[in-house]
Amino acid sequence: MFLLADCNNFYVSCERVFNPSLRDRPVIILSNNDGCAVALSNEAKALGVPRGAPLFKWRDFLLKNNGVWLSSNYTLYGDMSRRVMDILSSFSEDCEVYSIDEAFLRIDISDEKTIQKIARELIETVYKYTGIPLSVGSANTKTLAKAANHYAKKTAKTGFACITPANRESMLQQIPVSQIWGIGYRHDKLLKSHGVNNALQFTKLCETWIKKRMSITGLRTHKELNGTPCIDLQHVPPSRQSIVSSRSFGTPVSSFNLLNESIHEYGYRAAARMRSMKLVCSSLSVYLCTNRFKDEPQYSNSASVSLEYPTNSSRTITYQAEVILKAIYRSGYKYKKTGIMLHGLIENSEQQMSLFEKKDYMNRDEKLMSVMDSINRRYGSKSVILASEGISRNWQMKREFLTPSYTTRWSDIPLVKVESNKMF
DNA sequence: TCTGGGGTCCTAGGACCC
DNA sequence: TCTGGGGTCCTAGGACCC
Repeated sequence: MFLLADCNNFYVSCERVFNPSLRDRPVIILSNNDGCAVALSNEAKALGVPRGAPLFKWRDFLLKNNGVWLSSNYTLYGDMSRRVMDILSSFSEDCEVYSIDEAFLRIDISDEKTIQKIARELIETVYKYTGIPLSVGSANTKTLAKAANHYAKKTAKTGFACITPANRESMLQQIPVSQIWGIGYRHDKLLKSHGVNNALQFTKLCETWIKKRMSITGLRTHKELNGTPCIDLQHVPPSRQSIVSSRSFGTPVSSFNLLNESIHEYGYRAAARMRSMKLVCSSLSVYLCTNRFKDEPQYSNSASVSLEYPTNSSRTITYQAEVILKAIYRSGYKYKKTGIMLHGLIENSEQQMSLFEKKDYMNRDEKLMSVMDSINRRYGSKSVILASEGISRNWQMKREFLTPSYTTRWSDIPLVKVESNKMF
């Protein structure tokens, strides 16, 4: 059986652990740039605030309803996630950390009562040690376990639900097809137009039709919902295919020089991430675009380049990125976003030897990068940067409502005051 | 004024090879 | 003028996930 353990409203829950005044109130967590809601508390959902709601449209409404909004604090969420995952993986060696707030576990038990006991223990232990509420769904396929989890969150009071051959049809009938793992906005619309609204109706569709309209991935979802396992647990995370670094600007940017600075910063960051994973890339691409929500001239473009030698040097990456940017940049537009993507990732140690000797500057670059990385590790990121990243930064993203890094920065660790006469 | 960032996989079509 | 069969690789676009 698969168990899917999923943290409830994870980002909001992380904030509530350290700020109890956020409990029982509508809380939304904002995207980068404080743009729109990426996570919501149950109270906010109950008020009808949708995921993706732009803050500027909902600010007054939230104020009226005692609501709170916060910038996303990924340092905090990442650290809390690690703590939760440590606990979950102690319950089963067959554990796949699927995302920042959920993990699949496999257990060799099919007895519903026993599974329920394990689930309860999971929920209690995670809450006791981290303060994060958890929901658990179980079934014999991953897709059904996800569906059970959805049911557990929406309907079950205990935070646990199990889908078995006996109750499968009645459970699936209560779950909208759009909530099924693997069925997104497009396929939901397609299915609705064919009269399919709940997950049970979807399981009754003909396989050839699904294969034709929803490809092999849709067919896999179909089989999994019917109880045939098609998606296995992934113990070892698959090797990385690409690395992306991009940001929207706080204010629109037109000048080439400022765009160039942003691309250098993202290029530096992407290459540093690559180095921390001990990878090198063999090609990269750069893109830019204007604001699609604005009624003004639109332009977007991207281009890529293959590298002579695979590399993870921030200097080479940013140099090449600038070459691409020059080629696709057009003046006269207000740009909203730029980004860089690294492709053809391979392990540094598995690098194909070149026919020609490495150039001298490449060896010097490697040393330089490792020195920069160690300085930034020790004294905090951006202690040293490339001059080409620029220092003006007036385009940088907004994070006006950021909470402290309660668990990862010495100065932010909460103080607990205890009155001494009450201690004994 | 203000609408995120970072990923994966599948398919079709074009260009090319023998 | 007629015109086969079997491939690979690359890219763009579309779908999905968190």
